Amino acid sequence: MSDPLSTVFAALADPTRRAILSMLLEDDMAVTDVAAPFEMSLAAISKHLTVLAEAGLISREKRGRVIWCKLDPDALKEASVWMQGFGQFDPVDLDDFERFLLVELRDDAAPDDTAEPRSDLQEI
Amino acid sequence: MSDPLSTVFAALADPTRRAILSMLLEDDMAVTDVAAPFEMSLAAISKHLTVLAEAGLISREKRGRVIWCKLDPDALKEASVWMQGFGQFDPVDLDDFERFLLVELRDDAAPDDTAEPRSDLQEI
DNA sequence: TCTTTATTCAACCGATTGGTTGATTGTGGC
DNA sequence: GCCACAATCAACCAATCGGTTGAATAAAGA
Repeated sequence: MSDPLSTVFAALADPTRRAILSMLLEDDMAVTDVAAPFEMSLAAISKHLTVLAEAGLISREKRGRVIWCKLDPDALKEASVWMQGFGQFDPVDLDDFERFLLVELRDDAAPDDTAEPRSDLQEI
Repeated sequence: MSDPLSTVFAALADPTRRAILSMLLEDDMAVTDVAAPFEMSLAAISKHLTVLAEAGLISREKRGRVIWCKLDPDALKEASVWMQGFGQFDPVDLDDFERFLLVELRDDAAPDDTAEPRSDLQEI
């Protein structure tokens, strides 16, 4: 892996991590609070946070005995610029974003996230 | 994995696959021609193309005995919209994109792509 | 028809990923 | 000083990933 862009995309390629980013979009959070809505162990969430931090997507700051996680969206800019070059998309539509955020939170952050087979899309 | 957004991001999280997308940005290409600049085997490139196709990023069409690969940027829109929500980025700067494309092609598509350790970025 | 070319398939491999559990470290409150 | 809590570490696991090689399939050209 190793290059920054790959690291960012790999970090985003996991629904749990994207759900964490969505949560942090609303407010900074302690690790324990980030982990609360998920079914997996705290250690697993801690690992996810490390992945996000290494990608530069979040930063962690220790204050007392709790570590605060905060969104750090600069790393997304590079990746976003890369993507935008491919489809001449319309300027950002915030309503679109809200809709996708809702879909994300419903599909991914929910504990009973069932794996759909995706038998479509295969074109050849 | 399984959800579309994860599939797209995972497909983008590989420098070879991004280099392929960059190549297809200029023109449609046959599989053999896609594979030419890379050092890896044709079978490996074929697998990468399958990953890109399953993510919806490209489509493949058989014409005679050669399979033509063509960029299909719609799948990027969803992911792009998701990303844009995090940093209120400036409207797309095509010059920025050109610059990143060059960096990509130099760093990733080159056969002597050395893995840099990335000892930075770790904040905690 | 025979050969060449284009592409994928199948089996295999080592490395990485995403999770677990249990032990460990560091801090705050009593 | 203790105990409880916050978070990570360490070891382990099964599954997936990114590559290889060699065989198979399919179409074009002589």
